[in-house]
Formats: sequence, C-alpha cells, structure tokens
Amino acid sequence: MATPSHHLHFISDDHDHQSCIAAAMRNAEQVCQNSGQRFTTLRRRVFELVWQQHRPIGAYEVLEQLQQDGRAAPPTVYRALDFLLELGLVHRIASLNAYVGCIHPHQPHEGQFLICESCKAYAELDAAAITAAINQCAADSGFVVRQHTVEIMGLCPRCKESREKQ
Amino acid sequence: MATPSHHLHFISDDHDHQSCIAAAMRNAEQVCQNSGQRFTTLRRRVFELVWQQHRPIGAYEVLEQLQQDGRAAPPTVYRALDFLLELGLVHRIASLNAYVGCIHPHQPHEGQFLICESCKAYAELDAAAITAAINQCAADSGFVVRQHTVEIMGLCPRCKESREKQ
DNA sequence: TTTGAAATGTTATAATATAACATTTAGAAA
DNA sequence: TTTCTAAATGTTATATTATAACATTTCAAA
Repeated sequence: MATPSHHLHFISDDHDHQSCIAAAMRNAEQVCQNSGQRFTTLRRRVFELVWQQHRPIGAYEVLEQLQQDGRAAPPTVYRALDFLLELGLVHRIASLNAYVGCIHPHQPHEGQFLICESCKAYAELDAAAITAAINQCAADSGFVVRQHTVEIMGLCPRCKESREKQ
Repeated sequence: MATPSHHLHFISDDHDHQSCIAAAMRNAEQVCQNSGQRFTTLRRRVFELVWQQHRPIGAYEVLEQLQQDGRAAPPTVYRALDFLLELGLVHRIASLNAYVGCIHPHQPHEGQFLICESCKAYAELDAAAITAAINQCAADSGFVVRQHTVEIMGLCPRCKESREKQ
C-alpha cells in the first residue's frame, strides 16, 4: 500500500505556497547538482513558473510569463521544459498538453495524476497498487511495461464538497 | 479479475485482419443503429481506415488516405473521429495524438491500452483490477473519478521474443 | 414534395511543438 | 589570466495537431 505524505495531496486552506515553491526549488537545486547538470537562471525561472500555478500549465502560458521579463521564443521554453522533464523535476500531462511540477523529492520516476476538472488542481500519486495492477495485467498479455501514463480526471475533495452543498 | 477474450490481445500470425475489420464494421453498424445515429459513407470510411492499421493512426494520416478518394480537409476527419469517439467506436491515445479502433462490442467505455514501442501494435484492456486500484487510490485522496487515461508503453510478446533471440 | 436538421465542404486560423543554424556563456585547459 | 570548447540560449522558420466560422448538400420526416 502506498503511504501518501501530505505532499501528495491537494492544497488545503493553510497551504503556504511560497514556502512550498522554495522547498521545491531547493530540492531541484540538489537534483541538478547530483546529476552534474546546471540549474541556470532560465531553467530556474521556468521551473518556478510551472510551480507557481500548482495546476497544469501549457508551454505557451509559460512563454507568456517569460516574455514579461523580455523577449522569448517557443524553443526557449520547450528546451527548459525538456531539461526539467529529463530530470523528473516536472511531468507532462499528455491529455492536457500541459506541465506540472513534480512533487517527489527523489529520482526521476513516473507518477499518476489526479486532476480536478473544476479547479484544475492536481495531486501526484506514486501508488504501488496502481503500478502493480498495471504490471500484472500487462504480464497477463505477455507485455513488458517500460513506461505508463495514468491521468485521472474528476473532482478534488474541496470541489466535490462545494458541489454537494448546493 | 478480468477474463480477457482473444479480442483484447495482440494480433497473432493466424489473424485474419479482413474479417476482423468486417466484424468491427458490423458491430459499429449495430451501435449506430441502437443509438439512432447515422453511419454515413464518410464515417464508415474513416472507421475502416482507423481499423485497417491495427495500430494508433494520426488524424492527418487518416486524412491522407481519405484524399486518395478525392478532396478532403482536416475538419472532415476530425468530425468523423469525434463522432466515432462519442459512440466509443474508436479511442484517442493522448500520449500519441492518435486514434485506435475500439475492440469492445459494447457500450461507450474507457479502456486501458498496451502499446508496443517497437511494432506499434496495441491491445485494449478493460481490466477491473486497474480500474479498482485507481478508484481506491483516488478515494484515499478524497477524489471522485470521472474518467481515466491509462496508456502503457513497452514491448508486445512478439517483439519481446524477437529481441531475446538476438 | 417540401423542408429543416444533420452532415459535409471550404477557408482560414489557432494551438502545440520542433528543425536548423547563429550567438553567447560558463567553466575547463593551457 | 587568457583561450578554447561544449553547453546553453537566441532567432527564424516551419511542422504538426486541432478548431472556428460559415456555405452547401443531403436525407428522412412531415
């Protein structure tokens, strides 16, 4: 069974997002250092912009933000995102063509994502139960899993609650 | 536990793809009839083109094929695909921006997909074990699932075997 | 047979992503 | 310190995927 830490869950009212970002930044710094990669100003800025939202953000949205600091073109954003994806510092949500900050402080990995269709908040899981089920079912078909994409759309606890009140 | 029928699995050497398509076509006919929708020549043709491949196919690939019969433009393809998606006769693979024929002869539903990175073949699952794991993990986070995307990339049995022989 | 809603055609453009080559920069080597 | 080189970034153009908006056709119900 997965034992989810508070990091895996949706943002609550008392969430301090600034320190949340700061922590993510420190961690990213560490990850880059460990892998001998440079966490340049640009990469740092893109990482920050993705984290800022705490919801999936499109590459061109990031670009718009970047352009407020000066000129920038799509390859700039995509290169930074590719770098961050490579190190597992952000993830891509295929069904939304969007990017999210990775919430795990570890090695590159693939997660599973819960995405609220109402408020767009997301949570990242790394649920052993889901991975196991997928691996088992694949194995039953003689299939070798290399990578999986799991994107779960629905309602987060807060939005669910506010719907019920109506 | 899911009890997979042969339809859910990868194509084998003795697979008769023409009769496979024909069966899918008859089924689609039935589905349209039951839902009071028209299975027009165009829709039938697009459905056939998607099935023909037995691998994920892009909208613009479908378009190219269509254009061999005469003039055609993107909206024509996308409208037909949207129609087929709506009825659950094809599925979209978000991580590939591509479409596959649906292998289930039933109601609209969401499946899980195994996709071979080597030969591009796919298999569709509707595995209760995966769905249950997803629902359970979501529920643990207080999340209500409306829809899930599960796309599993790796090696199909045949490609796995041929790799091992090397 | 008319007629109106559904389907398709047509043109233009939006949104997402990458190719190709030029320039800059940061850090290792001399 | 200076030089040099690989990595990073800038820049321009374009590929790929998808949709908006409006015109025309078709087909089945009245």
